[in-house]
Amino acid sequence: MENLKTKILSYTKIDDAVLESEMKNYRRIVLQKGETLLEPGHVATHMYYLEKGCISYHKEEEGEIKVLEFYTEDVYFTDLLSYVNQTLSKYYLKALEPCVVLAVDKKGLEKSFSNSHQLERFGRLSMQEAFTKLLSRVERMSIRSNEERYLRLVEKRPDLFQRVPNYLIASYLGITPVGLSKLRKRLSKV
Amino acid sequence: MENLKTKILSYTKIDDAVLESEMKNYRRIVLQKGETLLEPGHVATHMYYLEKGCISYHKEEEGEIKVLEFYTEDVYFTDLLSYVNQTLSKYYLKALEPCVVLAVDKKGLEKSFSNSHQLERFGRLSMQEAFTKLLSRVERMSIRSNEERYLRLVEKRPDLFQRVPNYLIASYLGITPVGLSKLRKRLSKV
DNA sequence: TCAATTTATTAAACCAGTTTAATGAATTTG
DNA sequence: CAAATTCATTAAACTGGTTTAATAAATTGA
Repeated sequence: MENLKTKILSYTKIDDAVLESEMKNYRRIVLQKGETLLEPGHVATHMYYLEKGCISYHKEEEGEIKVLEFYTEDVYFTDLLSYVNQTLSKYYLKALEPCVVLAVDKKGLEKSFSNSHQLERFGRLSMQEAFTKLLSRVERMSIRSNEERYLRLVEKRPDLFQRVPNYLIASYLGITPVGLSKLRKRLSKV
Repeated sequence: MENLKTKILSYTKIDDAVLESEMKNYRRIVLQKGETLLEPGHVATHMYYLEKGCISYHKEEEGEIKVLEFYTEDVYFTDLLSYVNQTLSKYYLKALEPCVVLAVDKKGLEKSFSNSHQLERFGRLSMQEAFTKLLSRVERMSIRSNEERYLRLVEKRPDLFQRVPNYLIASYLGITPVGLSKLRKRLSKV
């Protein structure tokens, strides 16, 4: 749990006793490649922390996969759309590799936030960070060209190209595998 | 300040005394059409609540306007990318109409969050709501076609088409005014 | 290890958007 | 109110993507 503790403490100071007791709310889940944490029609009851591996957050429509996000080591994730209001999810959370995940149940987390101002603050600050990251993503999506977004992904998350199949990366970039292939060819020619 | 108080209380219970005292941190700003709250190169020092009017959150690159968001009545807004780390903004926050805004300074807000667990909780929950709204936006941007996104905007925010010039809406949708014009023509013909 | 399956590339026809430029409509301002 | 400016539409040529289909390469598994 050391990485998780370090992560939490990176947001705000938390008393040792509080943090240790908070750790008891998390349980470890091991996933094989292809296993899911969440499927459409189910409710996201947990918040997750990814200790090891790679998880896709995606939708499947008419046989087509639409990737919204790839999660890799040391991030919190869940389908927040379902988690917040406990509504049925439309998404998958699926292991793209063997994964180790720490899961904390929504009720437990809410109780922690109520009981501890420090943890509530951690909750606010981590949500704020998630928001600003997503905002940067929206900026890229609305302002940058496919080419710029591809090049940025190569730069910022080169590991993804090793661990994730190409057609999922294409989906994440909002183009088809054919389009991605053409884009790459065009780039390599210049 | 009634709308703002109602807004805050919609997230979580807050003691009257705490809320009343919190209101003292806000000051009212009146903007004429075209005036800005923030310009590139400046730091976002305040969080804002929009009492009345319409604000664009946009960037200007090579003479081109790229709209990231339109804010209308009863929402919180700022350039969170600049606000969080107090870095220089790359964006404008500009009044598209005469506006009335309530401004609270970052230091004051942070102090409120530190002093009151209730307000900290409000901070977390409003940030969470902002995140889930933005996530829905990312979903639409990455999954839906221009046509679908246009039709959804017409349905969900019809007021924007009355109060905002067309070319800004085109920019928000990620297309050119020419493209929007063609899209509309195509739709009207079916 | 070899067969089956999945994934990546290429080609060709197509299309929804772009750019540039011109015109017309609407809004702003002296 | 007229003149100036800004904004919206249209046309024409172009382009970066799409779709479909075929082939090649890589991965999986019996």
